[in-house]
Amino acid sequence: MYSEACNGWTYLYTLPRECEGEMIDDLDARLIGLLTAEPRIGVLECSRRLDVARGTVQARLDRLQEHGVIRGFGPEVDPAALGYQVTAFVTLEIRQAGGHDPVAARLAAIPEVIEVHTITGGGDMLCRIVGRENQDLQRVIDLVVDVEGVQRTSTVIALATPVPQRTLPLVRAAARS
Amino acid sequence: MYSEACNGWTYLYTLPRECEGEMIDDLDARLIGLLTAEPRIGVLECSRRLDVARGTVQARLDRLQEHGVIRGFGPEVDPAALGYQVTAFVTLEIRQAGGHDPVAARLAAIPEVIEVHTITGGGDMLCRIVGRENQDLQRVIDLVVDVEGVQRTSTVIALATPVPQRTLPLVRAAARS
DNA sequence: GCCTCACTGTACAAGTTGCTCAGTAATTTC
DNA sequence: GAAATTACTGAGCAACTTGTACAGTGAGGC
Repeated sequence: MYSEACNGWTYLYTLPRECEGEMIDDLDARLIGLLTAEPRIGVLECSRRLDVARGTVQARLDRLQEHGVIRGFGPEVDPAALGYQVTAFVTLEIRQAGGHDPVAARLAAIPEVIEVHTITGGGDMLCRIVGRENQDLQRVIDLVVDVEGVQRTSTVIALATPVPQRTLPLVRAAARS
Repeated sequence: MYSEACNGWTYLYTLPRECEGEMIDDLDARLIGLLTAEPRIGVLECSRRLDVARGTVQARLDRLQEHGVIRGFGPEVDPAALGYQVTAFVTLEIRQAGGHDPVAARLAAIPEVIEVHTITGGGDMLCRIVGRENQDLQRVIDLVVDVEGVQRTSTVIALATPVPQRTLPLVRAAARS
């Protein structure tokens, strides 16, 4: 195990066994880190900050995107800023007959359903949903419950988010491979 | 209720009651949609596509960022492409004494812990974690279980993701306010 | 020793950005 | 009803960035 301090957190790195995914080196990780911190800087500025040639940054970026490591640079929208201030996770049990797909399609029709997974264990599906406030969340849950094929649901509300979604530590960990 | 077809999905819109969050209009929604579809196009190209003046796009973008609706344009990293192909959700029960924060800080030290929420209901916290394969996931779960203050965990593995994280439908819904 | 590969540094045309300014149309305020 | 406010348009301009190409360098594999 290996530890490193960064941004006020201390990261524990466990050295990975082998390389199943894309090979990432330190420069890639620094590039991703830089773009995460200051997304709107261009290729030229990156090359200056990382102290490499512009072509190198361009090539790395192209490769990372081509290999799917960087999926894109889309705008990150904050549902809370749009007025959807409550997040919840709903576990669904669905009817055996019919399977997951029709249910998933109907869930996808609800804008407040932000993410759907099929899962192992007691439930069959896990959704992340948002609502304007607790009462509005009830409306959304009702929409989910009413989806054809859904038999039972159980909801937990997210009260706080001490670690918002992040991938940077993972990138750094992968770069140590 | 109102429905609309887009990208192969049909969205059900429920007309929202009031406006708690930021006011978003149709142009904002189209701008966000455009940038989501083709993130690397510039302001000028946006203005051409949306058929408005460049200054307008610039002003809208500034406003959306200032108000936090658009959090940023960071690179979206795909853990799977880095070799972390398994995602799981871990529900934690933690010791009463000490509270959530120290546990959250220790969880944040594990790179494979991608997201942490405190929650209502049976558990106390919900984490999203990733691992290279199922066996590697066990390693990560063990790291989580070993966190001081964690008493019990229960894990569900994500088998498939019929609806990957998305906010576009929400943006469109909010634009109808 | 030779080949391949990734990186460097340079160059140039074409395009984009940041900024400013004057004009217009719709809405609010007094 | 007049004045003020706000958001948008369209134009201009200097500074900068991008896409692309090309020759040179150094490291590693065979």
